Amino acid sequence: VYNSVCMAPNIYEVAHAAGVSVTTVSHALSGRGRVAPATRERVLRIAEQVGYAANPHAQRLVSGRSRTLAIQIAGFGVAGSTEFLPDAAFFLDLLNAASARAAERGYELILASYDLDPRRAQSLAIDGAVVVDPSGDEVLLRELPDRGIPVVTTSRPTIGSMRFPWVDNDQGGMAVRAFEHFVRMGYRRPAVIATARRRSYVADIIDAYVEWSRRRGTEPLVVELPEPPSEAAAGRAARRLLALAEPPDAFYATYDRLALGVLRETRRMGLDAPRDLGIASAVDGEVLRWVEPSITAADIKPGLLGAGAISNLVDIVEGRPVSASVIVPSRLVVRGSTRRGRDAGGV
Amino acid sequence: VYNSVCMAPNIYEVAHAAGVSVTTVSHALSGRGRVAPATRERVLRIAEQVGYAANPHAQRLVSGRSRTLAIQIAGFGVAGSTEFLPDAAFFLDLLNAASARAAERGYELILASYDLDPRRAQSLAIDGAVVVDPSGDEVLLRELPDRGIPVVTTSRPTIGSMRFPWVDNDQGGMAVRAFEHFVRMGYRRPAVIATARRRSYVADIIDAYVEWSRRRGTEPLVVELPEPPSEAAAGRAARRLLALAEPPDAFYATYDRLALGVLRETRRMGLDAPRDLGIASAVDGEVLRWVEPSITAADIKPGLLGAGAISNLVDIVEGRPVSASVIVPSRLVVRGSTRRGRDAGGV
DNA sequence: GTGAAAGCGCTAACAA
DNA sequence: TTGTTAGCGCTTTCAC
Repeated sequence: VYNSVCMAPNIYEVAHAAGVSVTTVSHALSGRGRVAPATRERVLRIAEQVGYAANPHAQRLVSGRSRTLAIQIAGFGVAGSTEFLPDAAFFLDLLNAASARAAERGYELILASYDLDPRRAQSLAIDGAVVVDPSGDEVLLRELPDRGIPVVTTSRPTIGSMRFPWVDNDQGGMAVRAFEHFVRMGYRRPAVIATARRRSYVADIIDAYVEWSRRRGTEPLVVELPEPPSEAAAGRAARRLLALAEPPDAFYATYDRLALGVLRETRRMGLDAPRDLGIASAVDGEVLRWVEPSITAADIKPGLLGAGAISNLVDIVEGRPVSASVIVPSRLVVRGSTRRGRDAGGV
Repeated sequence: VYNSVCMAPNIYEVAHAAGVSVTTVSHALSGRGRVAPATRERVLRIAEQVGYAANPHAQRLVSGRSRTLAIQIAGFGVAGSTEFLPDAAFFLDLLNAASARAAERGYELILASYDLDPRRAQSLAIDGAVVVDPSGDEVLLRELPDRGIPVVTTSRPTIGSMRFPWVDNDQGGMAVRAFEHFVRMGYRRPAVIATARRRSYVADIIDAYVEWSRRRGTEPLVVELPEPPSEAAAGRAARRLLALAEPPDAFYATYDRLALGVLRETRRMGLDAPRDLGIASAVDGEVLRWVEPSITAADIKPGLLGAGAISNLVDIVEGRPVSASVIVPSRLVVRGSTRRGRDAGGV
């Protein structure tokens, strides 16, 4: 029953060395059963001495839990995909906060690659998963519910009928706030430059924009860029819109790179932001603070999204009641690209 | 022996339903033993039908491996640490490539938080770990070798005596190339603005700089900023150096934010880069491409570092021979902040 | 307060 | 080709 030397010691060896049963060792180390203080002391000392550490695999087999969660981010972990990753700071923030929150709650975090195949999804030793910005056809979304493993999403899947608890910003409301900011600054006609509606936050923005335009009685101007989106494509879209009979004089882009593309291309056309047109982004990013002019953007608090999703997931895993949906606050950060007129001094 | 309904089916239920033994099921599914084609077919069908998926915990207990690796990044996964994280794009790139490579090799990747405590380090169910830019006193570096779990580092630990296989850039060589670039551009006296020597790459840069200065017969000018470093601190350091009797006319910063700090502060002093002084960074970052002037930097290929570290680790885990150290190529990207004189047109 | 023994679900050596 | 069975290392029920 006892191991020989040289391998990592198991609980039997500790029990043997301490002259007690494995039950006692288990209880002494976990603090769960009743053990005489003196005995516990001795067991702890011996365990320390022989460098005992419980085999995590055995513990997991018996408990059925791994205290491990997975997090999956669109486009992440796919060879050669770096350039398709949207704003780096956003995801790093989200990931960092998720990782910190998981650690706080006593869970490990697995970075699931986005092209995970079904077999690997099945062999994932996890208690739950967060899927960031799902489209809806992710393998995890299909496989995990079958195994009884809870999933929480950040924003909502747009295709498929499964419903998961989610945490999200109010991107529609934020878009409207941005449009109203445009109007306050004297712009008359904002357009939207978007990625595919596959991401729910994009759909939210477009829907809010169409509704807002309807209320004002103006024709909505939306460009949905084909995948993968690029700065250049955003620039071309802006150029096309500006060639219209009734061109827009402001652009709301669904993420930072697109806003950047618009800025570059319009500048190339000899237009000046904020004077000739306004530019804002639905997702903030470091570059937006550094370009000239700096670009107005929504701070959607990626850290709150990441930490919130993990918290909710842990609550579900541990059987606590949670609300199925959580809205995380966000804030419009007004910068140079939309600051003009009498308010030019600052907001 | 058989489960009742409602739980995830186990191998016994599949065996029962297929009218075979668990061995046969195991063999049929893993493709390891000898099974009659007809039998295998039937087992596979039944397994599919009842939605069987092997319990990963049990497989890991028996195999002793988890096909899971951990990766730890300085400052990552610690609550409220976001602002201390160096250049986002660098780490996201590294992480993305590491994740992709791990997936390719059939391993999962755990994001270990930087403040992991010893107990949790012991209960990590991993076959190996990558520690990015270790100082040397990381818990993983102490705990894992005791458990016989291999560790690979990205750059080398500076404190402690343990040696791990590593992958790294030649930061010293790159620094010298940058200094020579400065000289070619007509700058006479580069200074170094550095973070703490605790990171080996910083030490490499400083050592290379001191040696290079010695060879030229000039006095080295190095500022090691206290932790945590900041743009402001870098700016103040630059100001101090410029007040010397023999001030520097170029700055090599150990990462992007510091270079940015120098740029901002010197501009505030009325100095112009590249005209009055040169600025370069040892680590590239998105903002460096966007500021005016854009800042010269070393592209240290974070993706190659991440993927290389994972590859090496997997080779070690699986018992293949590896070289203990790998140097990853890097490249100086010359931008506006150092482009002057007759070469002003480009490099 | 302590210990014997029955699993957790799987793999693989060995037998048939 | 297929089945029996002994572990992997731990937790936990139930006697003592």
